[in-house]
Amino acid sequence: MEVQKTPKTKRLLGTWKIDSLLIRQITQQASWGRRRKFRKNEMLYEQGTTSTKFHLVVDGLVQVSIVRVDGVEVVLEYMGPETILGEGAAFDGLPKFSSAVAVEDTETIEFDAAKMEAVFKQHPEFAAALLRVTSLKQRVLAVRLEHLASRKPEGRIMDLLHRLQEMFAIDYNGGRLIVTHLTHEQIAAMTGTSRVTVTRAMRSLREQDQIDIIDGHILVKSFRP
Amino acid sequence: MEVQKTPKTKRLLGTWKIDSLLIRQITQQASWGRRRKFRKNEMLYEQGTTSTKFHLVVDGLVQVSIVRVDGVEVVLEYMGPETILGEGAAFDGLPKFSSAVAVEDTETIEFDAAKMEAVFKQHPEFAAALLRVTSLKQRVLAVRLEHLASRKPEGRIMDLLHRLQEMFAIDYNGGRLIVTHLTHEQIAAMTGTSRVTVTRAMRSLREQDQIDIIDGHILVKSFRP
DNA sequence: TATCTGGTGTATCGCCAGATACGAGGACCC
DNA sequence: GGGTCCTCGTATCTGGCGATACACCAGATA
Repeated sequence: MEVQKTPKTKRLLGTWKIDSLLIRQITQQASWGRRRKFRKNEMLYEQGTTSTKFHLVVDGLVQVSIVRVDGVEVVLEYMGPETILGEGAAFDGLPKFSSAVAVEDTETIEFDAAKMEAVFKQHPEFAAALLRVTSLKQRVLAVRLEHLASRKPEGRIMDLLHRLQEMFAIDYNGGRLIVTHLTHEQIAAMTGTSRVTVTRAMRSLREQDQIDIIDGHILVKSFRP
Repeated sequence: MEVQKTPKTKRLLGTWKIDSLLIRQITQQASWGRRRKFRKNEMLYEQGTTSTKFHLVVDGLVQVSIVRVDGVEVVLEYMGPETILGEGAAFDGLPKFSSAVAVEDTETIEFDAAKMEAVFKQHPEFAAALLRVTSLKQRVLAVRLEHLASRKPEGRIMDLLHRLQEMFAIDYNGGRLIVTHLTHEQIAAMTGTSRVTVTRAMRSLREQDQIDIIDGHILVKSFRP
């Protein structure tokens, strides 16, 4: 059996994805939004501010994170193309609970939640699509919470890897190779652990034969249910 | 200044609340749903099953929890009257990520997400109301995650207390007295800590003058922002 | 009154994650 | 070539949380 070539890119592509059909339904309503461009390091919105705007990322990469009172930054997601962000606080009308910063030059379509009722009337399927998006986010948050409630860093990290593996991986020699690249530091910020602990946990997971490292990319070995 | 009487009830009323206006909007569409009754300990839905049904609690109390693979039960919320549950998995169509059990005899209105598009067409404000609900849940989950990412139990517990204090508290002598009652065991299950740690943390918080215990109820002392 | 039960306060012990520090290897720049 | 920065590996030490066990108390039951 021929072994596939390892992917060339070591770029971080994102940690979130929505199925394309759903995105297409939303993109169809692009005329209700407005095209926007953000330079690298520019903020899309800031924690604590209030705004009914939300974004559909067309191109680029955005980091969504919460800064805790003690100064520690908890990264929620890296949102790549075909993702929606900011809709949470846009619809409940309360201050943004997270900040969004463009990690690269980014292009989005900006919608205004306050004007959506008119769209819903004409396109109820748009409302349904948005509900699916918020529901999916709810699910991912709940699952992350489930694992964060555990004090074992290995579990927290495997949880993240499994999600990435479902979204951004290609089949590869008895496992799934995660194409998108995260540093240990970034994994730590997403799992609420320290950088050193991530390194330790990764070694332990490798020894347990749960994962492998191929040319800098993480291979999640397929496992028995 | 007269001191108010301490509340008589030590019952658990719930850990979640939605503003009444929003609930009224949803209740108005009750004709699209169907009345259901559940006995104590009966399940509304079970983790892993698929269903497009979701519930508006009219009366009673429901525990929503996730059972982790290692067998530990993580309690997400206790949902009392005027709350909505199950809408996450109902709208994204994937298996329920949590289980819901009636802690008392409970009455709900059951809606079917699959039939909602028709309602949205006639009542776009219903779609907006549901989006507000899912957005609020997203927010609460994100904030809980923010605190769970910390390894310090005190922070996790204060986070929960602050939420309860906002939802279920009365002003009382320079603080807010939480009316709803949680045992240390329940707090532990909601914060991903152990029962002993909750007791320890509560003592520490009392010594730091952040909280107080009045007749078995927790008083969250008002603090400087 | 005696008993039982569930909630709470605490002590002891072991382990493990965080903090900190340092070194090795790459990538990039000049 | 030499410098700088970033990432990853690893060692040491320490604090604190989980596990476990037990005691105390209040309310319920009889």
